Amino acid sequence: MKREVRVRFAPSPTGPLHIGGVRTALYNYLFARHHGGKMILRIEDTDSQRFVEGAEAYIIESLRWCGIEIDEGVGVGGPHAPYRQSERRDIYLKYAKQLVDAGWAYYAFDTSAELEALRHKAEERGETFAYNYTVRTQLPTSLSLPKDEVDARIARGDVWVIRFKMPENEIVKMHDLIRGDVEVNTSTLDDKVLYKSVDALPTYHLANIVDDHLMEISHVIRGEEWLPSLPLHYLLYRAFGWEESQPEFAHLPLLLKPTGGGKLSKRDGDKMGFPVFPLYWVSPTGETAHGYREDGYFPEAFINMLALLGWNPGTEQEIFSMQELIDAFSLDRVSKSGARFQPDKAKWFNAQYMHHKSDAELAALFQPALKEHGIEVGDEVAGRVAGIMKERATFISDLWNLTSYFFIAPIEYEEKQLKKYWKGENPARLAALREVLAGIDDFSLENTERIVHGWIEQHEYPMGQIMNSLRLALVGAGKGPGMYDVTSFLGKEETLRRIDHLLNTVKPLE
RNA sequence: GGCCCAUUCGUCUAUCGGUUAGGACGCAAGAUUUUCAUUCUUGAAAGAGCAGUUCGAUUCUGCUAUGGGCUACCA
Repeated sequence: MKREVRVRFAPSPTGPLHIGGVRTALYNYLFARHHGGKMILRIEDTDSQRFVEGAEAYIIESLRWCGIEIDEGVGVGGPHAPYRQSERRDIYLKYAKQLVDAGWAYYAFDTSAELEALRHKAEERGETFAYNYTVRTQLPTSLSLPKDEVDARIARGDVWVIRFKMPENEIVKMHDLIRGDVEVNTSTLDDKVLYKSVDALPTYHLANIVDDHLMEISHVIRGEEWLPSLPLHYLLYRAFGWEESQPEFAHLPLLLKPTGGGKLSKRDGDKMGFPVFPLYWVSPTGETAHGYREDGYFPEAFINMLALLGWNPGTEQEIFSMQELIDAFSLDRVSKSGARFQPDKAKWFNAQYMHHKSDAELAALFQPALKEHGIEVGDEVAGRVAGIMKERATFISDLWNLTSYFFIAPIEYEEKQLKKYWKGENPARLAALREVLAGIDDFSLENTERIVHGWIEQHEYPMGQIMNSLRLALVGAGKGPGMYDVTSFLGKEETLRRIDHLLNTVKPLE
């Protein structure tokens, strides 16, 4: 029997979600949708020390912007609510005790300061301290202390933790959907803390396994940094007797820095001039970081780029809508090695999406920039202009520089264009062209082109010289689309006015 | 240090023992063009090294090297 696919994205609200986290969420989402399953958002806020105000809201907004929909979880609710671990704290102690009773875990009374000292001493001897089978009976634990002593310590409120009693010298055989079979000897592992009395909260490992079980998670898709703790998680499922319903695991390769070594970290963005976050972020202490959204990326482009970083469809298709990604996605086409994040490719994807936007879509996105420059036009006009120039733009914010001359007549003329074309016969010929244009009634692109080209050919004028002096008059610079795009947009009156302005205000060179 | 994972053009990647090792980004050249772009064409560019298995290894195995992750009462 195939069980229902239920996956979760389980971030910790310790700061803004970075793009590695977004990709993990995306792959979970694609997998869930591909299999007609559920996508769950669980907030793992079991570290009270590192909690950051606003991080959770940021995560939710990021997913929303990306088009990653949550079926169940924080913000939407569901049958396993609450989905915030801090609100589930009452659940975990019971399970931790269950493990102690079953002999899979024990109380430990040493303080973190004492452990720090032990670690230090071991280091001085050139050894590494590990809290495992070799030391647990020598330290103050429920394994070394008499039962009444243990009870007394707990009763009087001593600080304690519950640690997992890692078996000695056992091979744990695991399976990963991306990496295949992995084996580890438990003697190399240590006794992880599962629960701490100080804040009455579980650690990641316990909370994670308990919640995944309770929430009936079928597949755990997470970053590769979790692979080392997979044996612990396997053992926990065994200790609880939940092996039958244990989820399958898939560990995603990490996202690496564009240059140098290491995995992509939260500080890389502003240092290297590209965002590592989906959205603009302001920390409670006032630090800010760039975001893809505010930097002008389309969510579809951002998602498309991210999807292909570590996964490929096995075909040469590169542009994917979310639905196409859902249809094509499979875990066995996720690569095993880390992917270096490349800012240039992100830009390329954005340009591709820009080129495929309809005039209506562009109009809506372009209007704010127009208003900012005091241009009040209808969507039809805004869309038409944007549509003419979109091929040259990567971002919506490029559009204004590319199109301003449609709306504002040039006052000054670009030096280079002036020197090159505002000389010799050109001014006189532009004056002649003005009269030709003045005689045209139908100022449509096609008709104007037909008549003007006819006139140029008839007189055997050099096309480049004529057209560029016209460009100088209408655009003021050596840029822009075909001249008839400009004339038909401006209309006869404005076209003539701009020609007159050049003729009347700028003396020909030479 | 220990444990684990990985290793194809600069980057992202295809190849599921036999290929002129393919595509994309970026880069270069050329073409197109009324400008700037776009677009098109072409080019340079890769199997970490060494053994082994095999008729034959980029592909399988081992070792080495390199990269990365983990090694917290953080996730």
